[in-house]
Amino acid sequence: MSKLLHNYNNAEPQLIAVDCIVFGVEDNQLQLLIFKREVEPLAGEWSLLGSFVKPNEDVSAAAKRVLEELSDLKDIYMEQLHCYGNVDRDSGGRVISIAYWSLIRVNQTHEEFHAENHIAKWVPIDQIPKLVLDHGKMVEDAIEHLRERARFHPVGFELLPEEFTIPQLLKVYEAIFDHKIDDRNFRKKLLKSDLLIQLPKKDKTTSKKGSFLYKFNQETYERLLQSGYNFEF
Amino acid sequence: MSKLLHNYNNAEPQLIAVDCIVFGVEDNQLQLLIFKREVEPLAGEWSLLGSFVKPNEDVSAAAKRVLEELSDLKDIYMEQLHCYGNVDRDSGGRVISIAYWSLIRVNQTHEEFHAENHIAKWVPIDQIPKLVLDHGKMVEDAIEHLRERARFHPVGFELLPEEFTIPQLLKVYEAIFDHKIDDRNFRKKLLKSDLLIQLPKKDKTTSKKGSFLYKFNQETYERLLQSGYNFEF
DNA sequence: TCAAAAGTGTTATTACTACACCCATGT
DNA sequence: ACATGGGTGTAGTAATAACACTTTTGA
Repeated sequence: MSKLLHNYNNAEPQLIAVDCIVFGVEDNQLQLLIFKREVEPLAGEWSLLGSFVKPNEDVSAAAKRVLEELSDLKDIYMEQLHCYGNVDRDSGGRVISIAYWSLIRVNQTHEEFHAENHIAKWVPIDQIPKLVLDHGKMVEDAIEHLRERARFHPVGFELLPEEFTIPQLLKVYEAIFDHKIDDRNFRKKLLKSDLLIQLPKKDKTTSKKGSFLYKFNQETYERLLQSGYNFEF
Repeated sequence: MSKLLHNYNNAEPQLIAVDCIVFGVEDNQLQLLIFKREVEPLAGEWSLLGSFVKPNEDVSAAAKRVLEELSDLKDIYMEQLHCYGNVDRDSGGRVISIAYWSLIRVNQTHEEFHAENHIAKWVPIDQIPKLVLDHGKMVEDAIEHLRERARFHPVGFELLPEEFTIPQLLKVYEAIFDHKIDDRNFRKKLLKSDLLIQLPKKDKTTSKKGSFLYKFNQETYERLLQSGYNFEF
């Protein structure tokens, strides 16, 4: 039915790809997952991981497929970033790319990432090498978007295991916003917000005293969403 | 070069469209520009205005083309909203659509909108009729995005002529956020922010006393952007 | 006992909310 | 003179920012 609405007669089909920007936190730093082809051609070139969208596949499903082929992680936080559609963005021909970004809990399981014919590597976001095509621009946009989003949405929690300590969370937010955060004010605001549920156990891996484990309070969050809670610290 | 990176062999081209969500403020209400086909088939169905993306055309250029074909407005505020890519979103076949949203200064010139074979019409956003395909969902998303964006970016000014009064601006923000705003607090915050430059003249079209005309201070805005100025009222 | 990380309170400043009356002018 | 919309100030409350010491415990 929409053929005439859109004037199908003049339409020419084009190649559509997805590219995934994957963030994680390791060594108290915000890191990006990048890939280097091991085999010719393009051996040695760094890029994001992507794929063409199949004719019978939702665009978002293509992005999920790329991530799932990468590791066996489930329930990955993933969002569409932007459609990159300049004619000359891909030197190999006209390819429109829909970029997705995701957050991965690196510390939790420390799984291996394996992409066929690619070496996967985490790099701190201030040490990203030159990437192919417009992937550098995509990453730049994704970082900006992540920071913007983190101001009003609890993305910090997506980068940590389900049970985490306040010092861990603090370091995640320091990594995202790239500045030191006053830890007394951080605690005060968080604890007052009722966004954390304290668990009756401690994590002693990073200190002798040990620090309390918490989990995220989804109900409180949904309440705060309405009122525009500010996650900046 | 990217042919092998992306594995071009398995790739099949697909149809790509753009659809435009156009907002304006009229009668102190946030309004949406929608279109009804006058001729068969699909006569009487309301929709957004869209077009297919040409092979030698940037996606953003396609969106601009759609807007420019609509009226002779220049320098329209336009942003990409989202890529809608579900397989079955278009009942006429697989079409991936990139939605763009824009803000138009309606009051200023009150120009006519003319789309070939379509009747253009402004409708208040709480009275939008059923739209074809997933256009209703696009509009929903665009409204949410506009409100989100308006909290930290001066989108209110995009909906008014270059010279405007504080009462006008207040009404625009009331329309966007859909609630009454205290006018003393609104003025106080705006005037303190240095975002407005007062002009040595008054607009007397709406009152006998007349109210001062202002223009937007771009320099102040760019300074405030860094520090995360909050445009909520 | 000491090193290393966890945890705790107060004060000053700034932003936000609520609220009611006078002003200027054209008719 | 009066009706209409434009303009102004204050006080209470809430959020934010700056800042230094004590606690716990494994080695």
